[in-house]
Amino acid sequence: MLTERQRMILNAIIDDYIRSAEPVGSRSISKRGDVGYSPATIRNEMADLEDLGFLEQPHTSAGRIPSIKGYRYYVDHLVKHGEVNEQDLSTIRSYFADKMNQSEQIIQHAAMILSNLTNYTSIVLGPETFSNSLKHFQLIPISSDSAVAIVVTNTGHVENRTISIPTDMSMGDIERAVNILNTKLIGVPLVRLKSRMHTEVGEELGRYVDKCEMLLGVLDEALTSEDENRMFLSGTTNMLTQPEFKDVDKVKTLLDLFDETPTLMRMFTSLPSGIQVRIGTENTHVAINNCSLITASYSVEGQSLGTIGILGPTRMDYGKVIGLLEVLSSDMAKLLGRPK
Amino acid sequence: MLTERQRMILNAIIDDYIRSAEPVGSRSISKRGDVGYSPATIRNEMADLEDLGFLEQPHTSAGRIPSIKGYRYYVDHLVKHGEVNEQDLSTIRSYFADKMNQSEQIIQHAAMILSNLTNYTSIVLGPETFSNSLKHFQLIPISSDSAVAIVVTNTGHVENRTISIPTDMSMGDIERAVNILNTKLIGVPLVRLKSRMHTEVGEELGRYVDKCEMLLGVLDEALTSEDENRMFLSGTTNMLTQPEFKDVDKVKTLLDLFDETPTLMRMFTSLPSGIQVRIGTENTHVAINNCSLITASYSVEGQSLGTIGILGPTRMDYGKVIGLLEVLSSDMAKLLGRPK
DNA sequence: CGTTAGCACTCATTGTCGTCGAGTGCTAAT
DNA sequence: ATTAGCACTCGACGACAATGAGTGCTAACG
Repeated sequence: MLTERQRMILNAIIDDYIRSAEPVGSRSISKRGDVGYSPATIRNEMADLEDLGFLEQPHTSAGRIPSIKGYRYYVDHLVKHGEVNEQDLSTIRSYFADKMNQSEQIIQHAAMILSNLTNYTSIVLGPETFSNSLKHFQLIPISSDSAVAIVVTNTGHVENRTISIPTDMSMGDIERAVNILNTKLIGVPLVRLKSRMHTEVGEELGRYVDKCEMLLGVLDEALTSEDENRMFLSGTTNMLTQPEFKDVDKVKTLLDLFDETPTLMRMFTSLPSGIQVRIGTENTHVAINNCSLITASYSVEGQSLGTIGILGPTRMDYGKVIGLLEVLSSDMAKLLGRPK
Repeated sequence: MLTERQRMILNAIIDDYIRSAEPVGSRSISKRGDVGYSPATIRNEMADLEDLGFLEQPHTSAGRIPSIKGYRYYVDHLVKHGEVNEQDLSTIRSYFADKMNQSEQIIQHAAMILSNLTNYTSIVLGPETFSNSLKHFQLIPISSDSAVAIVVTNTGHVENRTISIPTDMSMGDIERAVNILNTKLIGVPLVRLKSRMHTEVGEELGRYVDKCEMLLGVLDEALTSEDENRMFLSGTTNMLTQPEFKDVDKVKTLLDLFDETPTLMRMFTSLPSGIQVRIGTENTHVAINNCSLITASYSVEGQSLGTIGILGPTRMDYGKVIGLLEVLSSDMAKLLGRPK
């Protein structure tokens, strides 16, 4: 499709543009050591590349900038990824060297590392909890009419809710109810929990205690709402240093998107595993139409554990980011995947 | 100090400026219905007010804008606060009408309400935990070498940590340790907990079980780190709509401040109770030197429960905000103060 | 004597115009 | 096939005048 020389020139242009954020002209490409052609030759090739849709011209007398198609080709065929800086690598390793027991902490750390090393915004999605099962359920009375409900999963995740207890429910009732729930439901996968609760256990529970729907409701809610807390953003303000965001309006729409966790979640769920690159308008959401989103799902033994991603301007350092994501996703798989 | 007419004019100028964000001239003040003087008279008074330090002139041929001193006088003597919109009031009440049991939820809601109603940024600090005491402590084994430690306070607050268990610690050891901790420490105020743990209980525990420092350490950490989660921000991007933040650099320094929870916390702790207004450079932090921070500490029976605050440009609607804070702080005191 | 009309003055803003230069496309020479 | 040369395009930038909102001051007014 493209001649060797065209690929070389396209590569040079995109590299330059990523660094400078300004339209690159034929002369500057010619002056680079690696392309041994005169500006005129480069110009001809550039015109061709523009005809083919790989480059664009902001206005007649300006240099060229890569089009979406150009970036796409660059990412698919040109960029050499995996070239992780030695220093960055040691930063990562030393960060993760600290003993960290909580998966939340690991995820948060990963997000921070990514945004620090790239100066872009990082988004990290923790392990899904579909496969988890109930480990422990407990009610701790706080006062005469309220208690704390605590749910622990087999992965060590804890959710809690404060609930108010109907006045006509005695201490004994509660104890009995909790006992029943524990004996019947421990080990049940969370996805099944809902149905199991209301059929099997609901009946039996109802026989002993009235007004137990509330208990079931709380349990249910605590488990489904958990999703919200799986996502961590870091370096959200890094974007503001990028010249493409010198306009406050763009900044606002982007930051508003960051506040909408559900929308972000949707962008991340059901991504195919491995490294995915979404360039510019390939992203559905308008707020990031001049951004690229690179994601990496990490998994252990075929089971998806989560996703980490970097959001940057379309003009981002694809090679570096992809390399970093590869390293970090495998590291996280190791950290999170080992059975506790 | 100021004549009645000067106060009137100062008031009019600040009102206008708050609305328009642009230097206000003598003509526009004169044309308002409430001041029955000609532009020339207004001009004379304005010159006086400038001499007195209440007004400033961006440049010779522009209108006047309030100085810090001007705002201060306005807030202290001129603004009529407490005029809460009927509609806003019903919004607040309907929001809080939902049964909310978790104090976290209440706090988060309050932050949201505030930022929505004002279009500024709200900062809400939840109840301090100094006065809380330990209600329940529990270890739930997750695997052979790890467990979840759960700490519940008398207010229903839950903290949890995953810890790894030394291999030479048996199930029985753990159970014994937890039992000791529970019998000895329940009801102890959190502030005392640290010392009590290491003296009294540490000895006794050590007699039964080795390697229990780790347990104590976790308990300790879980209780001290709790502070971090007491603060909620809402409407951080609202500031971007303010004309004083059309410069991306200013936006960045502000947003970076928002990410620094500890710094924010420091600004909020040890505030005198009641409504406090910090105008412009009265704030120590440079990032908000062109902002005003209005805070209200709410308390029940003399015991401080927390603080809510609004951060806006110096040119903010003081009357409205102060009114809202008064209503909301008393509402929150009611909600959080009632014993559970 | 307080108030106001009138007027000269200031100065940011806006728009126009010419210059500059980076960059292109095309043609002709190598 | 490559490249040197050249005319052309067009945004960026600075100079400059016009505009107008707003002021300070003085003198007139009730």
